[in-house]
Amino acid sequence: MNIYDIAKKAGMSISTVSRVLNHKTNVTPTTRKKIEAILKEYNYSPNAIARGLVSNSMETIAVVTVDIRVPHYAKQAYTVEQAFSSLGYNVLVCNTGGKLNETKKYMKMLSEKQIDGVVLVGSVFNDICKDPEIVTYLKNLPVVTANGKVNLPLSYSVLVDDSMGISLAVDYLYKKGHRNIAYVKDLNTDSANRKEQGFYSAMKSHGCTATEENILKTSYGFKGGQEAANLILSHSPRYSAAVFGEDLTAIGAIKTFQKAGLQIPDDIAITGYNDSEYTTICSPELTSIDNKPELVGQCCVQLLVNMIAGKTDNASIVIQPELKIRESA
Amino acid sequence: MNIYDIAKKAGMSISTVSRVLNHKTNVTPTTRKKIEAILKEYNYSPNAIARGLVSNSMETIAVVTVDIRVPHYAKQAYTVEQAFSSLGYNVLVCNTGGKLNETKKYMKMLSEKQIDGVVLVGSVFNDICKDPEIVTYLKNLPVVTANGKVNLPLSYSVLVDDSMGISLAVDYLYKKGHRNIAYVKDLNTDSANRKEQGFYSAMKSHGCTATEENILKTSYGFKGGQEAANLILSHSPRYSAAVFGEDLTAIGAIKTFQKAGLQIPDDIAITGYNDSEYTTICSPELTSIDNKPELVGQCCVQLLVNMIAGKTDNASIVIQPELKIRESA
DNA sequence: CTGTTAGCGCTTTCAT
DNA sequence: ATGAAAGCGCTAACAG
Repeated sequence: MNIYDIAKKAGMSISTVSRVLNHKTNVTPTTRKKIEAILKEYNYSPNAIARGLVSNSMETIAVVTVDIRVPHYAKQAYTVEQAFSSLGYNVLVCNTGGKLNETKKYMKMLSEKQIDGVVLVGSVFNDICKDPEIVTYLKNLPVVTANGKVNLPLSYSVLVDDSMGISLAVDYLYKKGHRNIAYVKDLNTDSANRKEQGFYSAMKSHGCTATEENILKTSYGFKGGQEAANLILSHSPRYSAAVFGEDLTAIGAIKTFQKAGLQIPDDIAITGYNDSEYTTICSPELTSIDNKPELVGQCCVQLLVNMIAGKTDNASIVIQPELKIRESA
Repeated sequence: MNIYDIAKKAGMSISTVSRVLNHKTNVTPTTRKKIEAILKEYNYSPNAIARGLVSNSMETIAVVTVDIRVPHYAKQAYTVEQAFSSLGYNVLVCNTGGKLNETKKYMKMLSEKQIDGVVLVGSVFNDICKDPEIVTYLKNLPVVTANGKVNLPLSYSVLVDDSMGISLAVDYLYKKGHRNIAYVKDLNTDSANRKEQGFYSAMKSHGCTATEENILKTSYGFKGGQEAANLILSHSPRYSAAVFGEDLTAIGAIKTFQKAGLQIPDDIAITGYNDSEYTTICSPELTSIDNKPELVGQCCVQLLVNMIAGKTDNASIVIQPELKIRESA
């Protein structure tokens, strides 16, 4: 059942059917009624691909992320999806694993499908999008990066001030009397580097010495936290507080400290990052930095919608994170 | 830059260009080389919409779920996305919130876009897909339902035996000496009903009395667990164990019990459901039922791929869950 | 092996 | 207000 069939049934031309389909004004009420009746009777629905061939758009955007199973990414993807679907768009989700080749593959597919825009979620894409092949795929496409910054012609970014986020944690710990603080760094992304940077500058601002020794490099996730805790346990004198770049890492550490007989926060105070659900599930509840994933998502949508509409009065955005005090510090 | 431009540059016809584009055999190596060179030189990439108009497919499927932020759904969506993207498809994600009208809106869009198939994730869709409008959108589309069953012509389902899942928990508790067991039911989906059913039958199989009194109805999530715990605390004689239909609910209860001074599992044993990350984050670690979301996702992919390929030797699948014993029971 | 041509289903001028 | 016809970029049947 296509527009020709409908036109035939209605005894009208396809142009007129197209007009009522698209709610154009220049159609007599009578013929409009008639055609609408046929449309309903045959339960006609237009072919979006054919439409897309004309308009060169399938009203689809893509959220390109590392792994949608990570709650922090899921929240941003969710927010973006909800906003765009309410605007009549569908959203493709791409799990790149943060890998260059995967990302390349996705970008190729997306550009062939004439996607209307893409939201890059995560600062991993800062580096990945330097790849010349990826640049050619993205150079004519509206792009917004969540928590990252890529160098592309039609691109804006929504950054969370991660440096400030970690500063908030350090400031709070300092106020609580802590002087000998460790920072646990799990990843090596731009975001992780900004966090480290924030640690140094906050420590310095309080006149505390912070050297490379205060930075504990570890692996990602729960396991990384366990490793970090063991490092801290074997370090003397013991740090009185540890700032983590990820909730899950912090929790891995807490569990390890507890097994070693330490009390949190009395023996060692702990802060996490992301303000995930995990913070209220673990014991003691985790003090963390809320980096506002939903707000980031909303801002991304705003910028992307503007770019798609061809508006030029955009600007990159920086969002201030917030300290959420709970029991662990 | 379209196929005509390339043909012109190469001094060939569009058919020949199309042939090399689609790796057809009937092209002289010489001309193939020549055209491939031009293709690379101009960085040509074919327009998938135009292709789609011919093939009536955009090589896209959709994962329709309640809320991608729920880890259990995220895992299934992730698995499906990874498998399909490796087959050259893109995947759309739809967060319906389990609402009929939202689902309707999505299905309309999806059917207009001539999607190749859909994976429905969650037993909420059992009811939702009885809606006649939704039926018209889905009736010609390959559909696979994860953990649900819908009545549609081209549809199969991958079910987890949730009844058995809860039985596993009850059996284990019985073996540990528990006789007075409560079941905490948070939702009212088909899946939740199957779980309740499993509770009754397992209790019965051990000769334990289980009446409506043993079923504690509560709200969803962490808060529901707190409410359930308060119900249990005020009940006398106290249940020695409680089986939960969701990890998060179980954890809300554990926290409440602990605040009331109870020891888990000594004063009351607790089991959860889903075997989420939460199980190892809370204290004590939560004994739970692994309902294999990744495997469910893989099976969905298998069935959907077969249906898209027109294969007819498919069948719905039932997956057996597994008990994961940890500290809470 | 290569080229010509007719669609795919729709939107959009341009006439009438 | 309505219709005829061109065209979006590609694939595929048909000729040669």
